[in-house]
This record gives sequence, structure tokens and C-alpha cells, in this order.
Amino acid sequence: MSVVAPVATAAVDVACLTVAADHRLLVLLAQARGGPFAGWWGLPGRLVRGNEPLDEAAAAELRDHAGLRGCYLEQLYTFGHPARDPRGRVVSVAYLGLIANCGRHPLPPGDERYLALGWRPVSPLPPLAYDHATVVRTAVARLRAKLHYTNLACRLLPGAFTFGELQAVYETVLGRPLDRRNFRKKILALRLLRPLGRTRRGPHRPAALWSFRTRRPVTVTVL
Amino acid sequence: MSVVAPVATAAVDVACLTVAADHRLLVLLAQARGGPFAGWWGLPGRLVRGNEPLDEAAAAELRDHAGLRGCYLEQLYTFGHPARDPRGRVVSVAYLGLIANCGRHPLPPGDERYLALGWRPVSPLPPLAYDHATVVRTAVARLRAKLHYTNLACRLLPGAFTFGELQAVYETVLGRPLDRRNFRKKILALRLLRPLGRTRRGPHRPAALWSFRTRRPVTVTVL
DNA sequence: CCAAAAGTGTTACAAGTACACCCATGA
DNA sequence: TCATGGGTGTACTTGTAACACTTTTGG
Repeated sequence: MSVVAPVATAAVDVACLTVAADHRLLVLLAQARGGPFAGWWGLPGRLVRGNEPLDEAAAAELRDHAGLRGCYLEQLYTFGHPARDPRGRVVSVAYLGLIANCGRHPLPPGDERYLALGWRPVSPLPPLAYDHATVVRTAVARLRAKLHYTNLACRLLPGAFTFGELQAVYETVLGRPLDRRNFRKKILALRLLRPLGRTRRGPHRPAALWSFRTRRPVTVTVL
Repeated sequence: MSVVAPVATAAVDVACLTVAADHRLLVLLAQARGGPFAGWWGLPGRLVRGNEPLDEAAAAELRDHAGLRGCYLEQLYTFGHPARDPRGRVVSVAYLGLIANCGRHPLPPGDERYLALGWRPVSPLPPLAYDHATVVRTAVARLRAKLHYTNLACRLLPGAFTFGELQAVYETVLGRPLDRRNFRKKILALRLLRPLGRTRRGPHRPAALWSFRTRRPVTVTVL
């Protein structure tokens, strides 16, 4: 039914995070071709269409502009400061995205909406359009908190990984080193992992390979 | 700037919770006077105006229709299923509200928007308009989770209270009994409370009165 | 003196933290 | 043989859970 002028419009923005091979935490940024922040880097996002769920709008942004499919997405927070978009009142539902192996998914060079796409470190974070710096910081805080009591780390790792790789993901996200023995003990106690029985050979002693029992979101701590 | 037809509009809904004197968890409901759910009970809420922050829209709903001022509010989740509002595409930013002593704030009888207002138990929850039953369940889950690691309980209690009253709030929200000695030990260890040095006299042995050191949101557990 | 809520300590167990050495491999 | 990351156990501390009796008051 018709809604008159002074109302707020809904949009989605996606803060898609990944851990790079060099153990840096990266966020997917896009350089706007037009709009009030033309030429600026920001998060992929757009207005929500009249008949699509929010989750699908977020997934479509990643798929259509970054070529990322099957990315984990969860709703992060809704940002609605009246002045956040100079064009008018836009309420943005922000999503946290997680993906493993950003290096495996080469980004397209750009398209009609974005001049370019790129993975950038979350610290230092370059100046971003709108309130997107706040969104990225919120996304990192959420990921950091949920690492402690969920299996979210599985979304930042490939299907088979070593304990060293798993620990590197935790250390990167948490921003501090962890004791190797205690880390292994704690993770094994959570019973989230399954040994694959295979090893990865490399320049050093071979490491056992593991996978997560399930990639469905699991909360570990009991209330 | 101008946004054409097929876009989503933003609204706010508030799930305001309180613990009644009889130790039931209640939610503030409003009976719609018009709209697609005329006559139904649901959460107070409306479309967001073009120049107001989301938080203020939520606070205004409580203030203008229920007479509640200074209620604690935090953003809960954003519900955006395309079919949630039969009139068209409305994305609803839901807020969790908390207030002490619902009995002290008599509700107005109704107004131009609502036929009536009332505090109703969250279980069993009556049939509600839109997806508001989901919103209420999400609000209860959030409150339940945050009781463990924040000082949110202070928003459900008056400025001075006994340990028995504090424990009753925890037991009501968590839905299970707690050991009195362990509860006191744990709460005191969190150092959130300040003894007032006064006691409350009643039909039994007088109980010491306490207050929270701060009502600002505090997270207790360290990462 | 009775009913009802307030107040208090100890013990057992689980979980978390700190910490050092040997192993297997490729270069 | 060396450099590098993989793999393991123990002692200590901290937190959590179970549990019963005495005190104070009003009626």
C-alpha cells in the first residue's frame, strides 16, 4: 500500500571477511562508479528490492559483483543514522560474510556498478564511504566474539586443514598468539573436528589433516 | 535521490520486557486499531520517518503510546521476510526494551493508533500480528543470553533491591531455579553491586538492600 | 513458637593456564 | 646437520556445583 514521502528505505551492505595466506584479516571492498561517493572504496551493497529477502539481497551482491557463491552470511547490525547517506534516508542492514581462501577466487576487474574490487586489510582500514568503517569494525568484533563459542572458524578454512592453519586463523582474528598445546586441547575438547587420517607433506614434518564435523552453525557453550 | 517503486521501507518494532511482581516475564503488547491486523495484538511499532534515528523511533513508540520514558533499548534483529507485511515490503528493525516495575507505570487505555495496551506473559504467548511472535521469542533469547555476561538485570530492577529480588529476576528470565549461596557468591565476584547499608523490613527477617554500581551497559567476561 | 525468608562455608570436580622437550621432514 | 613446524603431558590455579544449618523478624 502506498507510503508517502518522508520514510526510510532499506538497503543491505556486506562486510565479507577472509584470512589471507599471509595471516592478515582482509575485507572485500568495492570502488563505487557513481553516487555520492563515486571513486571511494566501500562495502558492496545496494537498496533492497520489493520482493527479495534481506539474506538473498546480501548474497546476490557478493555473487553478482564479486563472483563469490556459497559464502557464509549472517545478519550483523542495522545502521540507520539519518545522515549516513547524503542522498536521503537509507537504513542499511549490514551482513557479516566469511569465506576461505580468498586467493582461490580471483575477483572480477569491475562492472557497471564498481570501478574495481579488492581484498584490503582491516587494519589499517582505508577511508571508506558512508559509515562503512564502522560496519567493518563491528563485523570484526562479531567474528572475534563468536570464534570463542561457535564453529564459525570453519567458514574461514578449506575442507581440510592442519592444526597449524586452524590456529593461525584464530590468532589472526583474535590478534594475539595462543599456546599451541592448550589450543589443541581446547579445540579437541569441543569435539567439532574430525581427523581425516591423511597428512599434508610440506617442507617440514607432515601435519595431520582435519575437517569440521559440520559446517552448520553450532554454538558450543551451554547456558 | 528519488527512489522508485519496488523498494523496501523501514520500520521499528519494540519488544519491551519486564518481570512482574508474580515472577512472570511479560511483554508489552498493543491492539491495532487499523491496518491489515486491525483488532490483533502485536508489538508497538511504526514506519521510520525520514529524519529520525532508529533508536529514537523505537523510544518514541514507547513514550507516545505507552507513556514509558527512559526505557532501556537495544537493537535486536532486523526482520525482512518479503511477505511479513501484507501491505507491501516493510523491513522491520526490532528493538529489545527492558523496564523495571511494570506495575508502577499504569498504561494508558488506548489512543488513535491502538485500541488498548497491555502487559502479557511471554509464555504462553497469544497469537500476534505480523511475525511478532518470532520477534518476542528472539527478544527473550537475547535477554536470557546476555544475563550471563552483562549487567542487563539492572534494567529489570528498581534502584534498590534485595538479593532475593535479584535472584528472582534471574530465575524468571532463565526459567530455572538457582542455588542461593552460589548465586550470591558469583554475583558478588562480578563486583557489579554496591551495598546500600540499608535494609528492607517486611514480614520476615530484614534483607540488605543493594544497587548496581552503574546502569551503563557492562560486559563482564573478558575475551 | 511458628512460618518464612535471609544469611553463611566447605568440599569435590572441571576447566583453564603456564610451561619444555623430542620428532619428522626437505633442503 | 640444520631449520622449521608438528606433536605431546604435567602441575597449578581458578571457577563451578553440590550441599544444611542458623538467624531474624512478624504474626
